[in-house]
Amino acid sequence: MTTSRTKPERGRNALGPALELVHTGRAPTRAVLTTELGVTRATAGAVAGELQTLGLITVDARPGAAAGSQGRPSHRLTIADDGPVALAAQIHADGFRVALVGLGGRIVATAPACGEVHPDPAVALTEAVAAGAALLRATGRRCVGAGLAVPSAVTEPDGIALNPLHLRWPAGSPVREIFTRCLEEAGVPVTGFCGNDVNLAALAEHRHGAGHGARDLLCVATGHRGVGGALVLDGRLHTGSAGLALEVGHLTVDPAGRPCHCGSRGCLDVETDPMALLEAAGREPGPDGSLLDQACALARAAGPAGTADENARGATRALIDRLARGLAGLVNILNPDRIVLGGLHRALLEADPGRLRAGVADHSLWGRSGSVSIVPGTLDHGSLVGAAELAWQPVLDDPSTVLRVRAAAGT
Amino acid sequence: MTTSRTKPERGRNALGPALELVHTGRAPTRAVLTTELGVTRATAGAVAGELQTLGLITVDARPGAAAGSQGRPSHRLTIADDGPVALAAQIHADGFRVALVGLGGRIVATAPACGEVHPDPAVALTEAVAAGAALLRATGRRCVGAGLAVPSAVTEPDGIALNPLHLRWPAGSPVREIFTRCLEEAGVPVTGFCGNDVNLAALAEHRHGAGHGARDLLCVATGHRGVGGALVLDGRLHTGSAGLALEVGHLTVDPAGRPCHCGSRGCLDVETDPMALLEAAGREPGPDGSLLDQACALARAAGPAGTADENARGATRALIDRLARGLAGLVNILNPDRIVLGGLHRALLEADPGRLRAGVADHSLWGRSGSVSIVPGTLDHGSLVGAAELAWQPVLDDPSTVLRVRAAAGT
DNA sequence: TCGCTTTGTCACCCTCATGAACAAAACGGC
DNA sequence: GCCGTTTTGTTCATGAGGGTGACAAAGCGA
Repeated sequence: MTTSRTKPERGRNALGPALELVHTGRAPTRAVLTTELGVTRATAGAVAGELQTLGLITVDARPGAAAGSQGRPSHRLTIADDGPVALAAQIHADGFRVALVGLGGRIVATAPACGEVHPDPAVALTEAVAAGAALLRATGRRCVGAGLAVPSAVTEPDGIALNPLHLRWPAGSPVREIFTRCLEEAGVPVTGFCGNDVNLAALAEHRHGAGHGARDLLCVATGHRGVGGALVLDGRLHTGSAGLALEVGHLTVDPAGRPCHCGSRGCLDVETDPMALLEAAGREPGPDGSLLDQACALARAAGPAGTADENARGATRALIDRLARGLAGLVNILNPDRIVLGGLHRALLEADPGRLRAGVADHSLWGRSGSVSIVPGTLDHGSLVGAAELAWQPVLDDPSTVLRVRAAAGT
Repeated sequence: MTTSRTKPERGRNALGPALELVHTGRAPTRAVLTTELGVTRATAGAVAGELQTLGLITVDARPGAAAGSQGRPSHRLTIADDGPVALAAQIHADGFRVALVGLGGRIVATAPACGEVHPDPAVALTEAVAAGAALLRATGRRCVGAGLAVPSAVTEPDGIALNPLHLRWPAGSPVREIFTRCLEEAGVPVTGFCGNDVNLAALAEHRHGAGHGARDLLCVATGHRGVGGALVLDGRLHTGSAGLALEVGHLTVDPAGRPCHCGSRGCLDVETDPMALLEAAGREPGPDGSLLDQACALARAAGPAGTADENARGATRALIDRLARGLAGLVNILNPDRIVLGGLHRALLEADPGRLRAGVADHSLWGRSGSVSIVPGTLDHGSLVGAAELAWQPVLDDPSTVLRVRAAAGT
């Protein structure tokens, strides 16, 4: 009796968690995988082998000799250089960006930046997807999925952009549906995902950036226009029951402040965005560089080592104080253990970290006892990497799905 | 060869989820258990049998003939009448309450209410635990654990009450530690758990009350003094990274409002608590009934069918409007799919549901498109039931732990 | 060179849930 | 009243999946 057993393939259930550990850089070796996963060495070995045969990771032939350690050195687990990628796109007020992103949040290839967004979402997304498809053809990589970041609240699970007004797109555009159709037409047969840009940046910061290891991570960022927030709880993006959570732009930070289009006064949105800083400093928006870049430059120059005039310093201080009020309100409600700031808010933090941190502590109820660390974001293109995370998620949940991924279009 | 296998005991891993389904009333029969658990009938049967031998549930001998259904009728799964209980205690500004709570949130026995709380937490908790131990002796029930609800922010995981000021307890009292010591001294050898009263009421409403089935549940309630909030996400209480989340009392709801001890003005806390309503209506606090009861009575009388004067109606409307502002702010940040109101807030909702709901929709950004249902709480003693939930949680996670529970003290 | 420590792998075993067959308990139609 | 039909509950063999313990491998230091 030849017991032709077809391969037991141990460690199937632990496959997803294992890949996530490698993906987020928390499992450099099989030994670490063993402890992090809470399984035996045998299982961890089987899991690593399985991920290797799936073409997602590689195991070093020669173990890297870790200095000062005893015992047999462990082979390093690295993300496969020629593994599959996700197609990621970010649309913002001043243009769009397209890239291929591998596991580990590594940007593998980038299309030339585009500085114009067509007011018809179908046209704009067709352009973006075409750029992505060209990248796939050029690199010959397989594609596991596609993700899109937009500066708008996006409903779940249907993926409708409620207010993509800075793009001059119609409110309520079914962005996910349009995106998926564009992918089909471009011959990229993958699922399309869609999310708010700040939410996705927060996800990316949590997995690969300044939010790494935080339990309750709050992100607040100015984009090119307005303010957005996001929350990552236990590694999962909290988008609320309908995807509309963390609409923080309309927290009141100055009851006597300027009127906001929402009908209230002194909202975080109008008090701490790029335009607010330029106006407060008595500057006109200059011709070169985006509004965001100009405001960031001004805030940085207002730091201790900076060269700004007293006007700019005063305006920056005022914005820091209002941001502190807004963050304190959020701390009282969400009690995060880390806050990552992006865009102009990041520049404000870097201009005077002490003032912002003290302001938040003063205005939050448990400022003294609760300990929240406030840090700047570290990713250059967080929204882009986060969009890729959406596309990667099904693979992280069940790595064997990569087997269903066909070769890139055009090969 | 007598293969003396010690009983295979199938369905061990699904035991916890199964008990939770019965506990929350979502699995009345084995057939439902099968579908809800996503397992086969064989497994569901084994699981039910195991829970039965653990003494947690009972299976009807005679199947209840469901009207109008085909096929063999299913036996009903009910919570065992003589099963173990949790010791639950709630301390509030005007006294404390102690009860034994079985699975399903059913209050099995209650100690006579006490109207005084000793300013030394150790003394007060000794009294409360003594009342609980007496109940255990009187009923002869086994005890799986003990839970305590206090009107204060409670840190996690150490269980320190940061501001139990309405109890005249010292700020920073290590309540969980004291509670555990009292249990030991009273001869109740179980673990003690501790939480904020509104948080626990929210948990109870989610599992057994008006919050049942909600994905993202927000609870806001006035206690006897002040305002508290709580959030239940995917069935788990969100208490933030340090247990200090949902400190909603100091949201600004009226920039020109009365000063609050927090240094700001027009906080939800001082604008919508019982005292605020009485003052706005031009009433002095009467001698009989707690402040909370008097305020609730006034609000109810101000409803459409009520008998209140114009002063009371105007004051009630004003409070409803301010509450609506506060809730809208929370909706913008948290995007819950349901809001459960308790205490005076519940009375305000019931006085004029339309006004409150419209107010929230008007002030929230997605009021029209997002759909949040706002409902009154349905549990009489939510905090007490919620405190019991804390004690039950280890059993819900792994029902076999009840085997380690010893008989009640004094038998 | 020999211990010592840690990593990786193999053969065997144990747990748990599945799937299929069978039995049980209702209902409806004739 | 008897017979299909439907749904529920149980029994038993099977298989997936991970644990266990022994052994080999690969470094370090004496």
